[in-house]
Amino acid sequence: MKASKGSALLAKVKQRGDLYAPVCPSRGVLEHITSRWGVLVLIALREEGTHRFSELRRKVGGVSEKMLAQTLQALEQDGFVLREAHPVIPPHVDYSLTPLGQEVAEHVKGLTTWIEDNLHRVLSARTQEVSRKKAS
Amino acid sequence: MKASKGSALLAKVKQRGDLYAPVCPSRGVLEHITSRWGVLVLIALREEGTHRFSELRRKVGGVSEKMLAQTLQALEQDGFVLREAHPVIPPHVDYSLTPLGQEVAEHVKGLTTWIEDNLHRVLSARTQEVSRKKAS
DNA sequence: GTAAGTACGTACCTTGTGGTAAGTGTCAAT
DNA sequence: ATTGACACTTACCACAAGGTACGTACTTAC
Repeated sequence: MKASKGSALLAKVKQRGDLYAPVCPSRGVLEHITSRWGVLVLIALREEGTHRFSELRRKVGGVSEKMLAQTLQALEQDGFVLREAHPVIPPHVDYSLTPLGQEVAEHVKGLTTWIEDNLHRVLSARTQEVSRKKAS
Repeated sequence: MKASKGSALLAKVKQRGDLYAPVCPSRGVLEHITSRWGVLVLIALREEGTHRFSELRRKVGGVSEKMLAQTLQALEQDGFVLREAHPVIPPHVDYSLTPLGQEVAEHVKGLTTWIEDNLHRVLSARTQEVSRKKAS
């Protein structure tokens, strides 16, 4: 029974990921999604309609062209983003979420909305922390 | 007192964060939560009961002592994590989620569970992407 | 004729992230 | 007597993330 330890582990992983395990590929997926710009790109793409490259760049404040391209490519590889390039002479590329991407984006949106709504609570917690440290 | 300058900025932000704005403090909060180890620490702390430092280190595979301490401190400053140090001679520190932390952790847990459950879909999307590139 | 927009790719360089290794001080166990 | 556990802290160092700047190829607008 304990002969096929390795293959059992592999089969296990194919069914479900385990983020606590350092070698599990789910770690990479998580990092693509929760990367500095990944989160923001996902919630930007969640807004209705298709999106152009430079439109996204304007929307996501502070992202460089290089980083936006890199982030979009990573999300595309993981099957979250659909890239449609129209071979016209002023280049035209449309980005949108795949069904898979829409599912993740929902979760991400839930998190980001919570942060935006509860920012004041976090900020007041921070200032209290500072005064607590001053007292000690 | 130059207090007026700070409070004006603070008042603006006190209503709601805007993650699309590069200077908004919500960006920092997001990065603490979605940092490499932040996500994993949050879902580990979400499991019932209090948690010890080295217990967390064992649970979150691959994290170094330095990074775990750093991550916990950031989450503590933001008011997500409660640190209770008992001044006994073999040091004893309990970590747990604050009510604020429990709220974020719920969202984070939703995301991570989705990733673990749907890892196979992402993985198959990746391999399809590879074969698509080979064809071109 | 010069500039700007489109969607990137590439080279270069700085900053930051994060890992390793060692130190701290006390106690329990071998 | 030495080792290990506890919960860190500090110093050091390597690599990668990410920013800047420029190039591409073509078109429209000024």
